[in-house]
Amino acid sequence: MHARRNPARKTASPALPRLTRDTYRLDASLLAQRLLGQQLVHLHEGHRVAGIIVETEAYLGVIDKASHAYAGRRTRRTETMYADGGTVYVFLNYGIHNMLNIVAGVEDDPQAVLIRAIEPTAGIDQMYARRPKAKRDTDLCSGPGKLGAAFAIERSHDGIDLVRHDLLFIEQTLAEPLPADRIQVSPRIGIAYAEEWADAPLRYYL
DNA sequence: CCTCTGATCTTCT
DNA sequence: GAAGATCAGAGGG
Repeated sequence: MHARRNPARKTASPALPRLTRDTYRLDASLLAQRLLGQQLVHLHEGHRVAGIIVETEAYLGVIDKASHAYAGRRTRRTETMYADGGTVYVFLNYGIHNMLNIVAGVEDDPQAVLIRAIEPTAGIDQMYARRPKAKRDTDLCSGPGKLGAAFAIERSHDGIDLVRHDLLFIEQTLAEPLPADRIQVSPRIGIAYAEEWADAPLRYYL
């Protein structure tokens, strides 16, 4: 029988603090920037899978034509966007990809941040097992669909609370928020249909 | 390097 | 019925 190890003890360093509710309740554009450089962790099937968030996009909610919650659309799919900041919003895109989002802002203000890319730090073998097409480490999580697969994110994760959940959370790896001059900004990807919102500078990356 | 296209399926109109 | 907050592979420069 394989030894039963506590995944949290696999690293030599002490456990990092998690991001707090106050941070998640920031507006999506601020949260999207604050998440850069922090570490997403998923304890899954006895393994610790983790990586540094390096690319995000903000979806501003009811005013944003690119947002699922534009004009207050509240459907079965978008319901979790109306939850409190720090809630996970997962949706299936193109019938294939599970997209990981973090709800931003307060309850009933349906903003969200899409996690678009991550730099793997732990559980690399597990990631390759779930992404057989990947040829090098940089292929593992270099896109929202890829990172969803690599981190074993499924729609069953929709609605969980990152502040309290045992297995899925974000560790605060930066003592201070990144200075603005370290963050790159561009329009969001794949939302050409969003008219005047298509060019809004709401994609952030390192 | 680039552009183009098929895959795949849930959700909402 | 149609449309996606995408990916990977093919083909051409």
